Amino acid sequence: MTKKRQMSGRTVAELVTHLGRIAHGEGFVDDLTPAQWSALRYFSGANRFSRAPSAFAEYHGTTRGTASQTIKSLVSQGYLIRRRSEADGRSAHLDLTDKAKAILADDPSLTLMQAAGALSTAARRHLANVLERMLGHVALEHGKRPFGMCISCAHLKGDGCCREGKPPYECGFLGEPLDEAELEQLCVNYEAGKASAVKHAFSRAALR
Amino acid sequence: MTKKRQMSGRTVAELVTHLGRIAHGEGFVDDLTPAQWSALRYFSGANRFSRAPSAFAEYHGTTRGTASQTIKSLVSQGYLIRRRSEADGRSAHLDLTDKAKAILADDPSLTLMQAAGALSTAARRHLANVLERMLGHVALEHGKRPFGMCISCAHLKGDGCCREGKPPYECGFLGEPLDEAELEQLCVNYEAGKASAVKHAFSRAALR
DNA sequence: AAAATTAGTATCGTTTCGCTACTAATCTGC
DNA sequence: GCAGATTAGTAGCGAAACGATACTAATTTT
Repeated sequence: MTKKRQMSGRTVAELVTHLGRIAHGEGFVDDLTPAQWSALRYFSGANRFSRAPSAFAEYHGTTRGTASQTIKSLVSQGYLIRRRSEADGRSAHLDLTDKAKAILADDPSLTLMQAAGALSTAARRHLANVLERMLGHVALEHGKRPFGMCISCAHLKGDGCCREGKPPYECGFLGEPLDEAELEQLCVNYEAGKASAVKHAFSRAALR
Repeated sequence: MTKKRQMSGRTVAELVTHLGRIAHGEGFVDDLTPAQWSALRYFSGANRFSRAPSAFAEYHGTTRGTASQTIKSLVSQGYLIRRRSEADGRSAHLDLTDKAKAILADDPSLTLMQAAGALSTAARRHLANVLERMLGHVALEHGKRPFGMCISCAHLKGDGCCREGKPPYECGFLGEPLDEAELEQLCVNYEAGKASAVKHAFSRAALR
């Protein structure tokens, strides 16, 4: 019984790593290395609180030094623009240039996105949900932050309704207003929440 | 519409690569490098037709040269045993030593397996199924073989019933008999089978 | 104001890995 | 059969990735 569970857990784990590796494998496209592609992808999807070198380092599972190196090369190649943080003089913000946005259309991991896109909407949502839970489990075990979207974050406040002087959404952790487009960006400060919403989406997908 | 589909496909793709990287990240355990752990895992799960350097190279998304190097180090450390193939003088077979089997209990990607194991049986099976489909899609796109288990392979013949002189299962591609334990091992020659067969095999395996 | 913490960078040495070249065994076509 | 092509595996080189350490500068703590 336990053995069987172990067994198919192993199968799933192998599928995940294999899939990740294969999709990531064809890396050296358009003169960018796999690590550089990862960084570009990260800065493309991260929200404004998370577009810093150390956040990327943590996301990418590497050291700040390595991350710094990757970022430096992207800045020198004109894919990222570095900007000092006004709030904290130590921090730096990285933003994508138009050149970067253009080249992301050739992202080598596009086939993986397409493979996911080929699934039914329900299956895809279910999949995202399950993977998110697994990520939470693994991140917790490794003492890392899971990185998730505001849309399913415990810190999210607000209901999208505009009241006078109030933003439609807000991050309860940072006390910062959020607009709708930001809800689906990655954040370092993500904390798993909304168990009910999760379960709801989950059971719905399972019926498919 | 299409944009939204793209969007959440991207989310899923990112989850997969992130999960793979995080779990794989904590790699340098017990004096083995991440690549060596991968190899060990591969040779632990691959069937006897697939335990060759080139098969591992393809699975691991790398070149034969690199794979050869990784394997060499494992052999010299006493984790793998090299054996010449009698059928094909060019080929080599690698088998795990007891030392390797013992160390696999410390597999750094164990947390990922546990995260998968924490799911419900139905969710896990569904997940494996979906990931398998995605892998097929990606592998096809990249011109690589998807590597799967006999249990859901189009080449599998037989129904598990022992008739006189006939093995319970057989690989229709290689014309080789298969025993039950081999049905859940990885094979290079895997080819996606009919969806109905997949479902059947899966539900049967679940009962085991 | 001193000490501790944090963000980021620089540098070094190891490891990984793609690439090319090579050997040896097997397969193909004439 | 036999010459040429193909395939399995290895060797070695150079580039890239990355962990580790050490460092600067800004911020927070006490």
